[in-house]
Formats: sequence, C-alpha cells, structure tokens
Amino acid sequence: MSARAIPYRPHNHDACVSQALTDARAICQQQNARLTPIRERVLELIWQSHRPLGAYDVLSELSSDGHNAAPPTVYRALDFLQQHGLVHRIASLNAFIGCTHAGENHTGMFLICRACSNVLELTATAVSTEIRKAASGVGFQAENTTLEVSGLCPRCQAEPDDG
Amino acid sequence: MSARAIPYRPHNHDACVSQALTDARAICQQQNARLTPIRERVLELIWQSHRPLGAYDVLSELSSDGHNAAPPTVYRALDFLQQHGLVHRIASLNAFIGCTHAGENHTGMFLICRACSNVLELTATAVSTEIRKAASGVGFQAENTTLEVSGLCPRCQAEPDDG
DNA sequence: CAAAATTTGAAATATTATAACATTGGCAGG
DNA sequence: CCTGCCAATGTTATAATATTTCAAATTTTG
Ligand SMILES: [Zn+2]
Ligand SMILES: [Zn+2]
Ligand SMILES: [Zn+2]
Ligand SMILES: [Zn+2]
Repeated sequence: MSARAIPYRPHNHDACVSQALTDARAICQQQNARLTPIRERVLELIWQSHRPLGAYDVLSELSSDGHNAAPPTVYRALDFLQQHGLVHRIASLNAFIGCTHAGENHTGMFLICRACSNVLELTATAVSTEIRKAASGVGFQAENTTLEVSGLCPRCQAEPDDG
Repeated sequence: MSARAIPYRPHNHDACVSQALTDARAICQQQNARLTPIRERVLELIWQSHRPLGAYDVLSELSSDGHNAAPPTVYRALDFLQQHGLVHRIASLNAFIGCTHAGENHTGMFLICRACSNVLELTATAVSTEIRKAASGVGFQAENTTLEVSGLCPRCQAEPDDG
C-alpha cells in the first residue's frame, strides 16, 4: 500500500484511484471475498471523488453507466466495502469515502473541510489511546469509534471564504 | 449546574429532568433566547429518556400530548436546543440527547451502549487536546467534532448478553 | 398602536435506508 | 450432464429521516 496524496493538493488522481482498486483486489483475495463487478465499480466511483459521495450519488453514476440499479444494489455494495475495510461511512454527512488505510488495522479520524468538502483520513494513535483511556476510566468497553472533525483545510484557510 | 447521575445507574430521574429544565431556563435567559412552550416540552421529552430519542419519537410524544405537530415543528425546536447547547445530535443514531454539560464550554464525547442504548456524555479534555493536535499537525483548523463511541456500558458488560 | 421580526402551522416533498421476495449464475456432488 | 445449493443481484414497495415553502399567529420594538 503506497503513500497517498493529500486530497486537497493537486495530484494525479487517476493513479490514486487505480492504486486503490489494485489494493482492494489484493485485500479481497486475501480475505477470500468476492470483489464483483458491481462492488468494484462502486468502489471506483467513490474513489473518483476525494469528497464523500452519498449512496444516491453513486446510484445516479451507475445509472449514467447504463446500469439500471435500485437502492439496494448500492447499499449492498457499500455494506460489503465497509465490511472489508475499503470504504468508510461518514455519519455526519450520510456519505461514503474510500479508506486510505485499507488493509491496515486502524481507527479513522476524518478531517472534513466545510468549504471544499474534501476529507482527509488520519490514523491518530494518540487520539485513539486517549479515547480508550477516557472510556475505560468510566468502565465503558469501547468497540467502535466515530470521529469526524469539520473545519477548514489548509487551502481553504488561505483563500477568501468562497472555497 | 449540579453533578449528574450516571444514566445506567438507578436514580431519581424526575429530579434529573426538572434540574435540566431549570438549568435550561437560566441558560436561555442569560442568552436572551426564548425557551417557548414547544421548545421546553421537546427538551423535557428528550430528557425523560436517558437514551437518544429520534425526531419522530419526539413527534409522536407530542401527538399523544394532543399537540397536532408536524415534522418541522420538532426539527425547529431541536435546532434551537442544539444551537443553545441544550441537546446534542448523535449522528451515528440520527437521534438526540440532553446535554449533561449545558452552559459549560465543552466538546462532548458520547459513550453509547449497544445493549441498553444508554448514553454517557463525557468531557474529555485530553481527547480534545489530542484531536486538536492531530488536526493542526496537518494544517487543518478544527471547528466542530463528532465523537461517538459505541460499546458496552459497565452494567451490560456484567450481565449476560441480553441487556 | 403599527411595523418589523420571530415563531409556529400546514402541506408537500426531498433524501436516506431497508424489507421482502423473485431471479440468476457459479459450483459441488451425484 | 444434471441437480440442488448458495451467494449475489434484480425488483418492487415502503420505512425512516429531514427540508422546502408559504401562510398565519405571536411577540417585540419603536
Ligand atoms: Zn480507513
Ligand atoms: Zn477546503
Ligand atoms: Zn454536551
Ligand atoms: Zn448498557
């Protein structure tokens, strides 16, 4: 798994996407999971956007492919991709984004720019540690963490407030 | 603002609710905000449950009051209550819960029990600090944090897995 | 009191997500 | 090769959550 580009900096995004797909194929093979054409296409669509994509956005992209899909098709694919750690759901946006740490055991922390909508996924060990500490301090056994931070990315801080 | 009971331990919950309402009235007066009857009633309904309540749950409670309300009524009240720091929205549940730190400047961390649905809100300074550090480390200016941890509360860890 | 602003009512609709059941297609065992 | 099984997909309908829009009522302000 190679290093990823920072989403809000210009980069060769096609390479970005195709690397993600290559990684995904390897991960699915390892896990003996079937990355079927629909699933792969949904993953590709999500990756083509550096910003989170709603299920119905995915759906309409599929439709413009000529694929006559209904909501369950998309949600099933998204469930699969989430289960295998290939995409994350951003609860505060009801949207999905490609995981930039697929294959690594991690707890994502998502930095969501309110101006340009780009999302950067970090793996912040210190944060996870403090969360676990705070939880166990009150006897709570943490299983799953949703951590989403909205604010301004470096580029949008620099620019006048019109993104 | 007095200390709060731990939600998953038995306590006099009516007192809990009435304290929250008293606090809310004081806070709104300070902020020159109008805690109208509808808004107060919605806050009360939310507080009466120690677990998060969906907007449509609130709506049906209002209906059984004899109040013929429509969704916007509830969402408006919820918006108001959120804006004045009296309730929080739990993004991972699409539901709302009374803030146990109203009036204090804080970033909530929510411990959500997957078995009994009770939620404990913590103010974890160390966590907030680490989040801010991680964000600013990549030049991101954090404004708003969603931090929701699901798992098992102490009581449900002890009991056989039927909550 | 009258004008302005805020709050609420009401109807329609948008958006997100799931339930339920039918169909297809690959594959293992006979 | 056929058959039965299982996972994946198709299809239709519907549930659950949230917002838009405009009208009416109420409160505040001058
Ligand atoms: Zn990830
Ligand atoms: Zn930005
Ligand atoms: Zn709070
Ligand atoms: Zn519990």
